[in-house]
Amino acid sequence: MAHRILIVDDEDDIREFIGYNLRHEGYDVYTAENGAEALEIIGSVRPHLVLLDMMMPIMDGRQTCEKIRQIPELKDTMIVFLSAVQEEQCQLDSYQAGADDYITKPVSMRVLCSRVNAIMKRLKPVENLPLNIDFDRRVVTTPQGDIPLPRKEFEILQLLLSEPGKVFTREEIFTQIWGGDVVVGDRTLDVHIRRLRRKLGDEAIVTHKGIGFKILL
Amino acid sequence: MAHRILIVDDEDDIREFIGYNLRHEGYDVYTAENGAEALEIIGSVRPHLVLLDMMMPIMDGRQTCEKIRQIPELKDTMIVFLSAVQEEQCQLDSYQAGADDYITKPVSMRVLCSRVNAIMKRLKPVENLPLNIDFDRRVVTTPQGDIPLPRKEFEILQLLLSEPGKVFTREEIFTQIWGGDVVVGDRTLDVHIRRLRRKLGDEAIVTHKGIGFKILL
DNA sequence: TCTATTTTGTGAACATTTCATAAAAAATAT
DNA sequence: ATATTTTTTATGAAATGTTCACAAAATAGA
Repeated sequence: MAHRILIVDDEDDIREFIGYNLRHEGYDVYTAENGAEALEIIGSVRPHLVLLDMMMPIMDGRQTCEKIRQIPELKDTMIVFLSAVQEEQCQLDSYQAGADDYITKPVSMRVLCSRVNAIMKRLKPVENLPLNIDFDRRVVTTPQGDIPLPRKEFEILQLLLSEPGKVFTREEIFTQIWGGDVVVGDRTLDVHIRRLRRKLGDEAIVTHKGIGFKILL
Repeated sequence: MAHRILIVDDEDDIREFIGYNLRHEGYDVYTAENGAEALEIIGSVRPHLVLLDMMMPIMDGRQTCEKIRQIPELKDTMIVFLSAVQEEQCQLDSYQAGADDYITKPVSMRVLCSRVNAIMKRLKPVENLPLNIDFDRRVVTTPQGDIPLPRKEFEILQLLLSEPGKVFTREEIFTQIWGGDVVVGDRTLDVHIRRLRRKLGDEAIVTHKGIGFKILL
């Protein structure tokens, strides 16, 4: 799943142009015409990055930024200003208001994209399932907290989670986890599934009789 | 404990001036005259941010950046270019080389500081770790006093600490510390971990059976 | 519908792998 | 030469992985 970007600018052309290019880079792009509209949709969109034009009617970039920064759930949202104003004071004010970056116009699209990419690469990959695997820390992250898993359980969950919703046949699981040559009893998998369910909740993994298992979407 | 910044610039005045101001902002500042020197000390300093001048003798900013990016333990290090070159291509190349930001000179000190602060506020706070490492003196500082660490122990701790919370596989540790070709017994690592635990307390390092170890966040 | 058959769920026992630890030997540094 | 550091080895402990026996549930066949 892609990172979400909200472009806030009162000029249609610019929104479209930047939007087109950022979509091309693989982002989910949302747009707003002004600060007020941005604040309306930002709660539901929950963008990872907001590209905020400085000069806007009704509510300017700085005010919008301050409003966004007052929303605790959005504290990790990156806010980048786009501004034609080179003045030092304007930049300082923007950072004061909680900006993460300040880009002076005019700027080439390629540079803008590079910059956005540079910011995005530092963000955590997007999560959407209630269940998520942290490969580095080797734990499953859930709303309730982190659960460490032994190797086999981790591998099985990792497989199921590689395509959430897809039913993996028992055979598929055996060859993927144990390898084609290793032979283990046919109840072994059930025991591992059982232990996973103990830790993740019974609903997390669904059985398809005669076929295999899948992780709930 | 403060975030560490490494300033790399061949002009003494600039290093001093920027360094003075960033220290004033509360950072631990280290300096290097050129890319080669930067690469020498970067392993022991392990800065959170590198301010890299573009134009330098011997090794320019871009080359230095690429070298740094080849060091796995430093992948979370932010690299910011300082350059008098406004050319688009130069910026794009820098991002290509792994830069996180590109600041064109001249830039006012206050803007530079704001920008550095904006970057730093997104990093994990450093003071959360129960351990404080003095990379220069190769000791662990605790309320009870300093604990010097022998080379192997220090290197292992340094690796684990490069990404606190991440589980490093035994293999990963072996290749990083001993190198891919050296072969040592499989209990050796455990002994070093044991000695580290003796010195740092048992809770500091967590075992993931079948996988490896991680340092507690 | 009722029963037979297949498939899955489950806990406990068992087997295996992996790790912790001390002690001692080997290698390095001082 | 002596102290320090690193590696090896042996052993017990613990976590993990597997099997098994049987229960429960779903499916198929009459």
